[in-house]
Order: sequence, then structure tokens, then C-alpha cells
Amino acid sequence: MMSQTSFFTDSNALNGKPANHLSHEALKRVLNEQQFEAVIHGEGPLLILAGAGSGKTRVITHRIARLLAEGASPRSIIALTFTNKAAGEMRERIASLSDRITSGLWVSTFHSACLRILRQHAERINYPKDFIVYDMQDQVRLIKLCLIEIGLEEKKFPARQISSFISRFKNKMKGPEDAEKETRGNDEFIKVFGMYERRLAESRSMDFDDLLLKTLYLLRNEEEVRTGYQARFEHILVDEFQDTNMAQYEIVHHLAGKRRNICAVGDDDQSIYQWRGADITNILNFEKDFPDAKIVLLEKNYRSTGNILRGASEVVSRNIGRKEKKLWTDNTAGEKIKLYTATDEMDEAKYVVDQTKAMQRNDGLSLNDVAVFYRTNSQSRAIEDALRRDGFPYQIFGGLKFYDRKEVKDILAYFKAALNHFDVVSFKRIINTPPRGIGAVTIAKLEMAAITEGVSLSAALDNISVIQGLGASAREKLEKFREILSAIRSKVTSASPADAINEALTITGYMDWLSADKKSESLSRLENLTELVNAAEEFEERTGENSMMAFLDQSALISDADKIDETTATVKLMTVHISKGLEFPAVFVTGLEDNMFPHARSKGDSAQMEEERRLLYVAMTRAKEKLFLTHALTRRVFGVSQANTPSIFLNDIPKEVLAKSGGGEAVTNFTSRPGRTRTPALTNRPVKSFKNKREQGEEIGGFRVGQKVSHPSFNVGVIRAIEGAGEKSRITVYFPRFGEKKLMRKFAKLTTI
DNA sequence: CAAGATTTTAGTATT
DNA sequence: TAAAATCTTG
Repeated sequence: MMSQTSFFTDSNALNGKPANHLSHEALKRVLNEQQFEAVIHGEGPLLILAGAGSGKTRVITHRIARLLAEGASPRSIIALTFTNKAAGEMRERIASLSDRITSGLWVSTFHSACLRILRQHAERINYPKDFIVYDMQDQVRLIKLCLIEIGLEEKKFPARQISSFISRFKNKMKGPEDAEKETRGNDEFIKVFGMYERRLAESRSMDFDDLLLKTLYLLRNEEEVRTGYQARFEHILVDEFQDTNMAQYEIVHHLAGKRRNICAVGDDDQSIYQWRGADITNILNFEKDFPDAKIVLLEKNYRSTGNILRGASEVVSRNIGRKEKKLWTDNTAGEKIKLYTATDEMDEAKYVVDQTKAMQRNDGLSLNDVAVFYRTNSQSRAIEDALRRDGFPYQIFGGLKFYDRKEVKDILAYFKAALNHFDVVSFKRIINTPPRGIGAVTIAKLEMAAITEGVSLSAALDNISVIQGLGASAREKLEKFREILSAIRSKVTSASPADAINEALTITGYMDWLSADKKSESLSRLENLTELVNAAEEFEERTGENSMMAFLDQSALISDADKIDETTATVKLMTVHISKGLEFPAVFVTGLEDNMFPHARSKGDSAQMEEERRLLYVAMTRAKEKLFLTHALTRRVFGVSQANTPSIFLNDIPKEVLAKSGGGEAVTNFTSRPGRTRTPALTNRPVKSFKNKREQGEEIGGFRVGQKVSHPSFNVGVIRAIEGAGEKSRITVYFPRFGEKKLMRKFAKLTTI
């Protein structure tokens, strides 16, 4: 996928005589000087700063192949990536480069490597070997349970937000005690955090952060474990190092031990997950932690044309606090970057379709060569509609994951609850799903019994007589549920995952429940459940595993982006985040508007604005030959048509690499400036260049500047400005919670108050 | 208790 | 707009 064609075919051609193709001479032929140095570097820490498209995956894979050729045992090497997709790709390429048997070689994501370690040694930290992995949804559910128990309103303390706060602390290896010191005055949060950690442990479950933290704990405190892995892993390679968090860094450190054979590869300009706890200092401080580290800079870009590279570099160069680097390329300047001003999101989508059509016709591009990026998932709709209208097949990535779907999670929850009877979240999820007449009151009684008896909910259920004040019908219903759960339990051990799931659909009554419902939604849910059985079958075939636990583990750790289908020609639609690590001959980056990209929520925070900028850099550098940037003058957001000015980032693309089109009359407030003018990125300055701006107090069509208005979606706000009159007039309103919005009067349902 | 009505909310999501 | 959360009613 990230191949530089000539090299790739080269390595295939050499399959017959692999011993030679990893010699210095041979390597020199397929690698540039810096890549070569990185590949043959011997013992000791190595940091590879690899710009976009500079061939970092090739360096890692060649390095591993070379280590193997030099006689290193496969089991002495571990390569850590962030996605399953990256891991899979890497594994494949190593296999094609190396003639050695690579079994025993670990190429996996951080999380699956940790899970593997933990399944091995869980008992040392008082967890059963069959602990459950909680995904984000489970995590939020558990937090909700804590909120209820503490008596906090979810309104004031949104569980999702709390979960990300908690995660941020855990990412920095901090617990509730540390939070207490750092968030003085936020007693509620500390309370929830504390209870969450307790309940999680009581559930014998681990969230994603735990997978890292508990592994780290093992490595730190269990000498036998630590020395065991240190002895084994003589070489550690870490990809996307800029996106590691503190815990991951520590894990790498501990694994490396005294040998310190760490090879870290990354690019600070491509760090786009800081909002999730990625700690860019890991890469910026590598040299401080390893003063003797060999540092290799990969600055030659093989992917993009000169113009694309130039435009992208200028955008990211506005960031402060980055490692200065000068990406360059031998490639021709190529076509200019095209900038299209659309009237609205439909026009934007039409442009995408028209240009795609033209490229197919004139340049012989396959639909597989075309990708459309956007900042937020909701933007995909207009583009989907347009593609569908013209009969273009497309695939969409991101959004709701298969394993996150309600019906899939429901069924899997039965197995989690069956495997681990301490798992509260799963138990509560299924006790009345499908509805079987067990309501809040009955559950409360069951819970009460569990607490007074000091046992799990599941254990209390198995001993119904301990439940106080239970009516005859409630008892009967609980009894029935108990039977269902125990039937599932017996299937877990007696049947393969696919068969077990298939039978669970009947045993639980889920199938009947959905079939009885005539809504089309239920139909698609049924299809998803069939798909789940298929997925389990496929899993068994692929891995040779037939334990339910293994299937559950992968369901928690896998994502949809892993299954990009290359076989059928489709246009690929995805968020910019998902695009990282991919490349396409033709790329559209859409919605380049103020408040969309950069996103409204990032404004006023310089760190977040820098990340938005890097995000655009990542997006632009995915393109090999053709890059289209689009922005729309108005866009429907949450059902309201909103006028948007172009993204300020566009100002930073030199005009000599740009070709503008579209928009015509209305391109205001946007001038392309070459050179190094620094954009004031941080201020939410009022929109300039209003035509016919009204003075305070003057009334236009029932509205005047300074007036308070109410909006169905954005609540109460104050009118800042009114442009134009009649049908076309636009009103700029400041909403305290949503910021400044420029609304079309025609559409905005504003009422004066 | 559950279905239907109403209200609320709105980002990105490698694991 | 649309999905999810919450409230209302049978």
C-alpha cells in the first residue's frame, strides 16, 4: 500500500535468492543513504524522524529482515504499531523480504501485545486469566452506573466527558489520588474516578488504558516477568512514535532493559491524536532520554508531487514547537493544487463527482485511486448522496464500527457475562435485553441482595432465595433469565464461537424479538447478527482459534479501518484521522471552512489549533498526484444553513501552487498570500469585510444588531451583525455555547426575545 | 413495564 | 437533521 513501486517490485524479483538481497550492496540499491543507515544501524537506541511519504515502513521492514538475516531469532524481535492494519501490512512485507520462518516474531499493536502478556500473567496481579476487556462503550456505561450510585446528575457530569478525563489521567499513569492533587475543587470527578477504578477491578475487567497500565505494573514489579521479556526481546521497534503515550513509552523502556535496542520511528508533524493522550514529548525528548541515540532524518518524499509537498509543508510550517525539517522530492512539480469554492455542500459534492468522472475519463484513474476526506463524519452524507446519484460505488470508513453496534454488543455481552460473572456492565446490559419484564425495581432488589451477601449479581441470581421482597412474577422472570445465562455458559465451553453465537440468538430470544418487529431497522439488525456469525466463522478459520475469549478479545481490539477492500473499485470516503498512513493518487479534502476545519471546538486553544494544522498536513500529504481542496460558502449543519468563511489554513498555501475555481461572485475574506506571513491562528476575530454592515440599533426585517434571539438548536444568542436585506440577508449571531454563527435569515428559525 | 412522544444535543475515535 | 436520552402514558 505504501509502496514505492520500483522498490517493491524489486524485492519481489529477489524472492528466489533472499540471502543476497539483504547484503549491504543490495540494500544500497533499494534504499537511499539515510534509509540505508537506519536499516544497518547496529546495537543501541535509534530514532528515525520520517517525514510524510519518506518510506518509513520500508525502513522498518527492511531493518527487521536484515536483523533476521544477520541471525537474530524471530522471537527476539517485537515491532509495535498502533493499528491492526499497520501490523498486518508490516507482517506481510517482512515475510516477503525474509526467507526465514518468522513465527515467534511479534508484530502487533501495543494493546494486543499487552493483552497477550496479561493473559499470561494476570494472576500475579490478582486478575483471573479470563478477565474481560471493556471498550469505550462499556467504560461509559460503568461510569454511568457510578454516577447513579454517587447520586450525581448525568446532565452536569456527562459520562463520556468523564471517561475521557479519566483516560487522560490513566494515560499519564495517574490514578484518583493524583487527580485529587491536580484537580483541587473537583471532588465529584475524583469520587467518580475512584469508584470507577474500584468497580472496574471488581468486575475483573480492564479498559484499554488498563491493558497498558497493568502490563507496565507487571514489568515494574514482577521481576521474573520483566527479566523474562527483557531476555527475550533483543530488538524493539516502535512505529508512529509521535502518537505513543507515557504508559506506552514506559513499557518500551522496560522491555528494552539494559540492552536499549529501541528503534523508534515517527514524525512530530503527523501527531494527530494528542486529544487522546498521545504525548508528543516522547519523540521530542527521545534524544534527552537516550543521549547516545543515533538519529536519522528521512526527508526525501517519494509520494507526492512538488506542488502538493510544497503546499502541505507551508501549512504545517506555521506551527511553533516542531522539529524543523525540510522535506524535499525529486518528483516533478506536477499539477497545481486545485481549490474549489462551492456554493453549498451539495455543490461541493457535485464537484467531487464531476472531477472524479473527469479523471476517470482523461487520466484513466480507477475509482480505487480516489479518496475523499472530511473533518467530521457527518459531512459524508452530501458526498454519499451525490456519488449514489451518479452510480459511483463507494466505501465509507469510520463512524459506527461493526462491533459497536447495539445488537452485536448485546449478543457478545451474554458471553462476557457468562465467562466472567463479575462483569457488571455486561450483566446489566442483557438482563432485560430483549425485554423480558425485568425492570428497574427488580434489578435494584437483586443488587441489594448481591451487596448484602457480598457476592456478584450473577451469584445472587443463582441463589434467588436471598433476594428480599420479590414478587412471584418477578421471581419467575429472574429464574428464566438465570436459565438463559446458564445455557449460554454451557455453550461457551461446548461449541465453537460461531455455533455458540448462532445458538445464543435463539436461546436469548433475540432473534424472535427482532423478527417480531417490522421496522426496516430491525431487519438490518438481523443482517448484522448473521454477519456476526460469519465473522466468528471467519475468525476461526483465519486464526485456528476456537475459544470464545479469543474472539471477544479481537472484537474489542479490532476496527473497521482494518478491512479496506481493494478488490472492487470504489471511491473511499473517510475522516482525515482515518487517512493517516494511507496514500492515494487523487485526494479531495473537503469542508475547508472556518469552524469546520479548523473545527469550532479547537478555536482559542493554541495546542488544538496546531493539531488541526497537522491534521490538514496529514490530509494533504496523502495525495500522490492530484489534490483538490474544497470549501462551501454555506453548509447545512444540524439542519441549519450556515454561512462559512474559508479556512484560515488556506491562506498559508502559496498561490503559485494553487489553481482556484468556482464560487464566482461571493469569494470574500480570502486572499492567498505567499511567503511566511504568520496567520493569527488563535483569535476568534470577528469576520471582516462585511458588505452593508448595519449600525447598532438599525432594524432590518425585524432584527437588529445587539438584539437577543433564540434558536431551536443553538439556544439564546446575541446578534452581532446583519448583512444584506430580504431573502438573502445573513445574520451573524453569537451563541454562548456554540460560538459565532453566520445564518441565512431565510432558513434560520430565529425568534426575538 | 414498555411503547410512544418529547426533548436534548451536536468532534476527531489507531486501541 | 438525526440520534439518543428522557418523559409520558396506556
